[in-house]
Amino acid sequence: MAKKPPQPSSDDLSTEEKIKEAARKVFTQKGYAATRTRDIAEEAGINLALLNYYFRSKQKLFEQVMMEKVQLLFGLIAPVFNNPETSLEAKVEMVVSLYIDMITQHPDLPLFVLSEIRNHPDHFANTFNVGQILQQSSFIKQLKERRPETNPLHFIMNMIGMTLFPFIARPVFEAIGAADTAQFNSLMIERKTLIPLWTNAILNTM
Amino acid sequence: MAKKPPQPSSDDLSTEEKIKEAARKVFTQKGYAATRTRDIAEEAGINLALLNYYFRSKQKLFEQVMMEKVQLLFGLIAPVFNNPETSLEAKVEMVVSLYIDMITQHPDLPLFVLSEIRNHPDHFANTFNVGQILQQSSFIKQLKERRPETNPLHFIMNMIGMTLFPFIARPVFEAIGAADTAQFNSLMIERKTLIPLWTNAILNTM
DNA sequence: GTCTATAACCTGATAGAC
DNA sequence: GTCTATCAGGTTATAGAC
Repeated sequence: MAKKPPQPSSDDLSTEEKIKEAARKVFTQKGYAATRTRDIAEEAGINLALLNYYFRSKQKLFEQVMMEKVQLLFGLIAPVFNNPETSLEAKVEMVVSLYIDMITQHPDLPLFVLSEIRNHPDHFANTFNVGQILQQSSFIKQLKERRPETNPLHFIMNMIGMTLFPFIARPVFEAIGAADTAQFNSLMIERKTLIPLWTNAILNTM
Repeated sequence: MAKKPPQPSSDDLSTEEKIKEAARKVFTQKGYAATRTRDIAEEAGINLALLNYYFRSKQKLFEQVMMEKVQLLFGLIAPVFNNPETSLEAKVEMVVSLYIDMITQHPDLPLFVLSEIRNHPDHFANTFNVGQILQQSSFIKQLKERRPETNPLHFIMNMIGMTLFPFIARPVFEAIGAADTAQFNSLMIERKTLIPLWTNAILNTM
């Protein structure tokens, strides 16, 4: 059923990929509802009809982009959490560092994904079963061993919150002049080494 | 120019207030772009034309709601940050506790406000000058005294991130079955006393 | 595969009766 | 002040020529 467009030429992209790339950009910047298919077509430099030719509908195109983005945001931590060979401390260092590097490249990712999941939580729950994977992960086991009295969710909220929240609140920090883009990125590089220190201190306080 | 509708009767609300209340609910749940004026009218139990009669346009109604919500989110911390009589530790306890109490009552507030600020950062910066207030606050001064080597933004990101991020990511926690609403609220009550302990540990590690 | 033109629908806003 | 009916404009999606 799926049409195969011509392969990408030496330096340019196929039409299908141009549309998808434009969709990634516009959807993550403005969200599903505020995005018009015309915006995507214009950004891709193609005609509006081609969008429906390749992807049938705005909704279907969005689902492909959304799936990729969820994969990007949650797929990153799954292998780290599930690796039984590494220590708790090593896992924290890995997750924090990988997240900060990746999201520096895709700054809109967290706010976009969390907003859209909020609007369609059931669809998200049905499509991905992150739940079971997380609950049985080596990371959770190690947390329970270290601090049996404390709900491991607290630690997850702290670690991920300290890592992702700055990106989510970044528009505020920049709007109020607390940090421009260069200063912000520099702060986030510092945080790659600082957050693991802080989470260790938290672990000892739990 | 502004019309004065009849005062609210004994237990019911005036039409204007019914519309505004419905707008608060629908806008914060779905965001500006995904909200249709018909949704608000239906939620308010009134006719669509009345919305324009009282508020002229969707945009104007939204701005009123948005202003309230920004005030709710940022107005809460300003007096605490600026109070020179209280210690750093006391300020942290206050901010964390006030935020958790307030946002438990308005769970959609952070994601809504941060999303909409992201879409119109300039409008936010022009309307509210949170920046100067923050920079000169007693809280920032105390942080610089305590840890002159460290950018005080790090501590702010940690404290606010640990407090607000759980609410922002709450749809994920619930969708993956990590915590239902009751468990989540219970965790957040625990965090009112835990986060100040953790931020103290972080201060000593900086 | 790509385009132009247009159909079919939806949404914000208003006119006008009551 | 509140309603019904409707307009004007915009949006998604498709038909059909090339």
